Amino acid sequence: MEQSYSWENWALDKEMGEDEEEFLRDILSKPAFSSESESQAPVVSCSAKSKRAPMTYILSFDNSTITPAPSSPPTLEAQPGKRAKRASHIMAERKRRQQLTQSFIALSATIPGLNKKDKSSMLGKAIDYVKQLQERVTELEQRKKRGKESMIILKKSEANSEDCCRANKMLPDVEARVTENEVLIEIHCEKEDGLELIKILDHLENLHLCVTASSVLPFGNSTLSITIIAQVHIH
Amino acid sequence: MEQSYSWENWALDKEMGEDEEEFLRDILSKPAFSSESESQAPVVSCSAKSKRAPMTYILSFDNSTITPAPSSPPTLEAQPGKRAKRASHIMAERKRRQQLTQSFIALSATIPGLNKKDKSSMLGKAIDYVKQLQERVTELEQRKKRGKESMIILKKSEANSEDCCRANKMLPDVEARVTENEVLIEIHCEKEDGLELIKILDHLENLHLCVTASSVLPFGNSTLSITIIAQVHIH
DNA sequence: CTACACACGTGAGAC
DNA sequence: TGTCTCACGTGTGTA
Repeated sequence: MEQSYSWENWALDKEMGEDEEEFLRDILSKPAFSSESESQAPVVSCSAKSKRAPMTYILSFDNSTITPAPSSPPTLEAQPGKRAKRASHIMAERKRRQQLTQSFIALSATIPGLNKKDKSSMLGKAIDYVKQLQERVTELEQRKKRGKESMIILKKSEANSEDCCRANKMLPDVEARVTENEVLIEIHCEKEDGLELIKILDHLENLHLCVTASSVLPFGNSTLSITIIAQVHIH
Repeated sequence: MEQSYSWENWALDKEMGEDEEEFLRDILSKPAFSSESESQAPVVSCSAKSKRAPMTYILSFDNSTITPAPSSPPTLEAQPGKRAKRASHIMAERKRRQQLTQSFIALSATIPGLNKKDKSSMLGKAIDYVKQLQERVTELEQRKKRGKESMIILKKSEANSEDCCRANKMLPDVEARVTENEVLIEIHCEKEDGLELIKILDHLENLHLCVTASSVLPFGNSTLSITIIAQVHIH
């Protein structure tokens, strides 16, 4: 039993070729991270493009590069092309890995409730956040759509002359006041194609209303305030 | 030169202990994915908790598990506790890895413009999407805030304006809507002395509002519909 | 002590 | 051809 020690550290006292050792020196000459990057603040200070890694990395690099490398291909000497290939491959993979972790910490910076955790949990929380965010966006956009549709619905209800009380709950986009022979209509709508007044006047003509005064005022960047006064024809 | 072959496949014809070979059989007995998981639909069919992996995996598993394992600790026999530890470690790491990729494809399912790409690009696109979504949400919420502020201002003007409440024979209506730098005011009042507009403009001047458009339309015999758009001064 | 998570090096495939 | 990405097994540190 001359091999009584455990096998985990088999590579420590294993003989290796001089060129292989030199190759490992070359690889180690540019470490993935600097030596003093332990126990930094893991939360902030990173906005999508920082070069440093603020998370508390395990940094088992200085050992892992030496020990687990399968330097055991026996009697591999020479082959410098292969060696350069291997080195570039190692460096490329190292770069890819560290820019992936960089993207992860950028994600943790953009998403508010995402502090230190595993990457899988970070992704899961990010997915939940995205879903909740799109849900909120669709809800708000539907509320905005309600405003637009209320005008059309109220015009239809005017044509049917049934319910005027439906749209006066949420947003008073259309208001109408009638006297015995006149009607005052106020409309707030989004500025769309510049044909809003023509459409409205066409509707009023179908309703046998004779327009006597009108005012179209722009409000904000995309809103119109339209006021129309028309005479009611009585047969 | 009895070692003329390349060193990459050094492990293929390397002798190994019988228990080690058996250990590799045990590891291989539960592969990471089933054998027929090649060329499935990579886009959909995954919503945050699916068990199968729909991406087209490279599946270089059956070779990689055999070849790069450092089976070269020479004459490692027995030590079943160590072997079980190693197997559980391998399985745990495998599970962790595959649930991380699962989270990645779940992310690609939740984010609309995210199809096949590298993981770093996926994360970058996800971050951009999240930022754009947050921006949209804040914009829409500010819109909603504007609506509520308009109602607040309306109630305040109703409470403070004794001018319009003085002649409350029918309904002296005042409505206001504000954006970030503009205000739209609509007033319905009785036609009294022909100085209504001057009074209102004087009030607005005291409020540091710069009128940019106005419309005064007669409605009926004794009613006015006044619409005013003014710029808000921000100090 | 067990379990978990991470970074590492490495071979294989895709473009 | 070379470059890029990926899954794998492994060592190591932390809870």
